[in-house]
Amino acid sequence: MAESTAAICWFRQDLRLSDNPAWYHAVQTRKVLPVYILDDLHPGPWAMAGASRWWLHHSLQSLNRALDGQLAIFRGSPEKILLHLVETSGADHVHWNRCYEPWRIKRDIRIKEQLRKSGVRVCSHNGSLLWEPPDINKRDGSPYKVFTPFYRNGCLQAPAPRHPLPKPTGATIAPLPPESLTIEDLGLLPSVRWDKKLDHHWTAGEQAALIRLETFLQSGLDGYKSGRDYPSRPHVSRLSPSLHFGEISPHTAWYAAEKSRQPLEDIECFKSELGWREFSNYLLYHAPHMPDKPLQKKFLNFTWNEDTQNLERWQQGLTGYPIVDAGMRELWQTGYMHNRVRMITGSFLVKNLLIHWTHGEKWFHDCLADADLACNSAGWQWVSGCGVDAAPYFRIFNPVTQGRKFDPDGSYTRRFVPELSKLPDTFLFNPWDAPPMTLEKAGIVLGVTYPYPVVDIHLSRNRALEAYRALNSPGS
DNA sequence: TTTTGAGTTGTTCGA
DNA sequence: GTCGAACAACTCAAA
Repeated sequence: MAESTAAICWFRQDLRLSDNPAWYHAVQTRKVLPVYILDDLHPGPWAMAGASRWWLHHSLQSLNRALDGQLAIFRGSPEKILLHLVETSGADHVHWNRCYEPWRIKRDIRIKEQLRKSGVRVCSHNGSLLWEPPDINKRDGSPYKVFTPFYRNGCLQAPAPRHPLPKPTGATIAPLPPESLTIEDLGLLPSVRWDKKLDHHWTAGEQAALIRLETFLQSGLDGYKSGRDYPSRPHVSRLSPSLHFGEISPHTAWYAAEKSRQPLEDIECFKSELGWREFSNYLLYHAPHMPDKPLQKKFLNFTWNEDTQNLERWQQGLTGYPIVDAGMRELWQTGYMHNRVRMITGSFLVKNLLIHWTHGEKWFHDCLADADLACNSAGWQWVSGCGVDAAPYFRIFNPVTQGRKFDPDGSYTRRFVPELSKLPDTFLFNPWDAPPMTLEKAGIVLGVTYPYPVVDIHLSRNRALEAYRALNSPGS
């Protein structure tokens, strides 16, 4: 190892040391300066928000500990900071793992060019997708638009994802630059400490992610295929925030599931969910406007309801539909929402309230610890029916039916809507139908302790069907 | 080029 | 209570 040469490893959405191609290659031949730069010069609706910033704060702390406190921290323009660090450290290589959000792609191309001009070799790696978007195309070279062929014919027929790389041992870490900030300096935690509640639900960082994966493989994966639909059952991996921040790679999860001794159908189902993450990133790569514009043009003509009062009730979990309110409160309290309930609450906002899907997308983005531009926008386009491979317009979730079906003993709903906890199962999802005596016994006064429904479920369903139907017959 | 089969996650109604 | 059909038509993917 040449004494005088150094490499910079620029950590971004890959806050881990295991199976981290950039880190793995950076430490091979040189002493390495590990760097994180908070680039919040990109305001606008998709700037990193509350719960994500909380997660990032703790994840950086974890990474810094794993690096014996040697992680250099900066805030500002990565371009300027990296050029400065190259100069002061004498680094002749910069390594990073690729990101796929449109603004990051543009930025990274620019930075790569700048660094090259300064005589630095830039090595970018694939750290966060099983298959990178340009690698998956139809025979005619154009991108897929439907999940099933994308996954089956595109991904599964392509070369298999790489096996996870080991965590390198014996890395030589360059001294911490004196101008490095502390993680606290980044100001990721809110001044009003609402974030304390998240501590009860999550541990950020690589170690915690690996433990969560292991727990899932041992006690959640068996029965995943059917159990993943029930929000009170432990059959989801809860890896989404860790995958977003790269505390764990999808490769690690993929091969660990494959090696587990659990039923094949559950393993395949879990892998295909990782496939959906790939598909979302793929769609965003090919349609950079996906977060803001419907993929189906005809939806530009759709008339949405600009009802801010109902939007606020939805956000606060006060719609009067218990399963919807449970989901929205889970989101607010824990920075997470179970996948089944994301669909129910999403369908309710878009179809029953006829509120523009971007309002829901924005709220989720602000509240989710796993807020991911690709996954979030693809999900909202799917539930709204305006994506390319989307739910049919007549698929409108009934919050009463969904609650009874997927929270049959009501434990999820009672946990997050405790004011209904004494209501018997029969009326838990439709308290307005309960006899006065039943309500009284349960200590509920509708309109006082729990709201009446904000809309009638059948009327609003028919209104949505009509509005969506009209899109298909523009003449009428 | 044409044809054919298929497409994450639902609800309601009527037999 | 259970089951199948209707809810629409379109676009995509692949042969």
